[in-house]
Amino acid sequence: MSEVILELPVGNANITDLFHFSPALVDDLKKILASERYQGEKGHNLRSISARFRVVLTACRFIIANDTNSGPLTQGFSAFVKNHYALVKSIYKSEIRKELRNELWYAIGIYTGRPLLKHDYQSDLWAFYFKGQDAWRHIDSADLKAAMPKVNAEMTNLLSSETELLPQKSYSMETLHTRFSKAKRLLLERLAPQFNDELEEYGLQALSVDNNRIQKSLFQAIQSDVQQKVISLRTGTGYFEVIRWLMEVTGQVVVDAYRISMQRYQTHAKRESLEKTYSDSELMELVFHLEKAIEQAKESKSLITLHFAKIQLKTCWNTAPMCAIELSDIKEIELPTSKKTMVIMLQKARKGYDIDTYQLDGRAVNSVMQDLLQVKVLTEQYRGSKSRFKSLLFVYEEYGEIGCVKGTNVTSYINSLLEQQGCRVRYNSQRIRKSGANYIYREVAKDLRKYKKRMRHSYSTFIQHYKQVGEAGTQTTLGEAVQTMQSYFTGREISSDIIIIDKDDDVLQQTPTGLCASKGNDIEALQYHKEHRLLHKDNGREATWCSDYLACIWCKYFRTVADLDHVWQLLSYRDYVLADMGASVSNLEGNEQQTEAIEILKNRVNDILCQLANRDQKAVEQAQEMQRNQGMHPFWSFAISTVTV
DNA sequence: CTTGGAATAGGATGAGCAAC
DNA sequence: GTTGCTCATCCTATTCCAAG
Repeated sequence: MSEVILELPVGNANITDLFHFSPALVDDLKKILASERYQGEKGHNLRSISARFRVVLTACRFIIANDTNSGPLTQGFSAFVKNHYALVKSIYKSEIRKELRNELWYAIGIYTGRPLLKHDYQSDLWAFYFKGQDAWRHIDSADLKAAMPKVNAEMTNLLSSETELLPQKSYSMETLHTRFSKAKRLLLERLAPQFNDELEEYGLQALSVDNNRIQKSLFQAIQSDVQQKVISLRTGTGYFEVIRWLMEVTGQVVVDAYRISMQRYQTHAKRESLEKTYSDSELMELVFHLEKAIEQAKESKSLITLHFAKIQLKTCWNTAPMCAIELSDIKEIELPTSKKTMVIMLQKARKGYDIDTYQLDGRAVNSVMQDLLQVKVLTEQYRGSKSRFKSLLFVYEEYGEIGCVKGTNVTSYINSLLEQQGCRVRYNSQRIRKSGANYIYREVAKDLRKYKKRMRHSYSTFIQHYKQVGEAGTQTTLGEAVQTMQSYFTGREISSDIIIIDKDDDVLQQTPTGLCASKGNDIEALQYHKEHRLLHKDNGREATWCSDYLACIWCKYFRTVADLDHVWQLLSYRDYVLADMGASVSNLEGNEQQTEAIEILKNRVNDILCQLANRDQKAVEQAQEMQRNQGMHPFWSFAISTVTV
């Protein structure tokens, strides 16, 4: 009799014995071998994958030899799934080695066209289906069944009714999963030891029997544990919530007793949450290594994930909704400022799944917009029409397959990437302060680009140079102008006079806020040049006029005109430039002075506007109208257009 | 057999609302 | 404006398991 040989991607397999057992089985095996998985089409290693197919063959042989129920296998693979997976269940209980079994499960999944699910073969599993991720999660209730069979059956029924009614309820599968896992723990750890008899007699209704004796006792025990700090208050309130839900869905009355207070905890939590935010220097280190890692990233998975971290660091968006950003969530809209901008719509996984448009300050909008667009461009190539992730923003290619950034492991992955860079600060989205960290990001990233060659150096080398950069490069961008604000106030004469002239004077120097009467050789101009000698040397530019436009309004040479155009300039200065500066000041770590300076400037503009209004009310009104319709005065565009990172 | 990514258990959390 | 409380997940350390 001739031998039957199966050709694998690497090597052959003699399957004469299997062929003698059942030609139908061999046919099915051939079909499975032809599948993508076993042809290594997804970038799998061919040698490994061939070895894995041999494992399937071994598994079949083991079953034929050892399983008394293997008879139907002569009909082929369909025997595995017949009678509600009877054979699969039997194999699961058998002595078969795990490696064999797991590979066989894969093969069966390929044969049936859908993966074999845990609850298909393992008994006493509560199964939860998460539609968004197309994934199942399980809770093993075998231990509960052993302790309290009746209650376990009741809970199992409750799961099917709750699952069925879920679309009408205000909570999600995630919540249901949490509730069942907590309920199980309560039943097993707190009720089974003490009240086993009652529960087995009455089922869950036992909770309210005898004037709610068991329910009260349960509440009391949890309250006591919280007070003794055996469990945290959060855990305790979590348990309370689950008991209330359980009473509700089983048609019982909730007893309002043994409450636990939140107050003491909250003051503590508030203090702790402050301590838990990154300091500026920690953030700088993170950003440095993040940028460096992006620079060096070779694979799309790490690159896309690092961009994810970059955006999260800037915005402080939550991980889960960020993973769920779809291309269609990014909208381009027209703003009244006549500039196009973007709005990100994220479905927050909170009550009612409301759509939130995320609020970003003026500065962050621009730079985050750029980042999102960049990711969109980077991932364009992976959006083949086949992938079910094709509409998501954060997708990448791995082993020839399209994957998406997943909230469950993205943090640890980012951390491992940063650690490779030698970053000593752990990445943790919860430590980013509420407002996001865009301002730090800008500062560091900008200098990284300027000094790219330093990328090869260590963080400590960078930080030394970074300090020098901060001193030399003043005034090149608006954000840094904030720093010179203070020296401005001490370095020159401040005038409280507001001089308004009636007609535009073409002898005077034009500035974005108005006019300058300086001749270019007074102390104000000298002071400016002293401060910015380095800058001018770099630019190779010979400047005669003072260019400290942000400070104009305090200068004794400042002049403004009571007409539409000049008022518009002032309004723009107040509503765009100052607001922009305000947004870039970090509100921790001794930046109060900067905030104060901005506030003073803003008030100064308001004073000037008042005086202008006294002279020409109409001009002020028209200018306000102008700003509403056209946005910022074009003179200021130099300041705003430089802010994008 | 070793390694590293994925699943899970268990604890943590911030927003929002109502009563004061 | 403050306090008390609930809702609806979110985060992470540990365990599990697949790939090579």
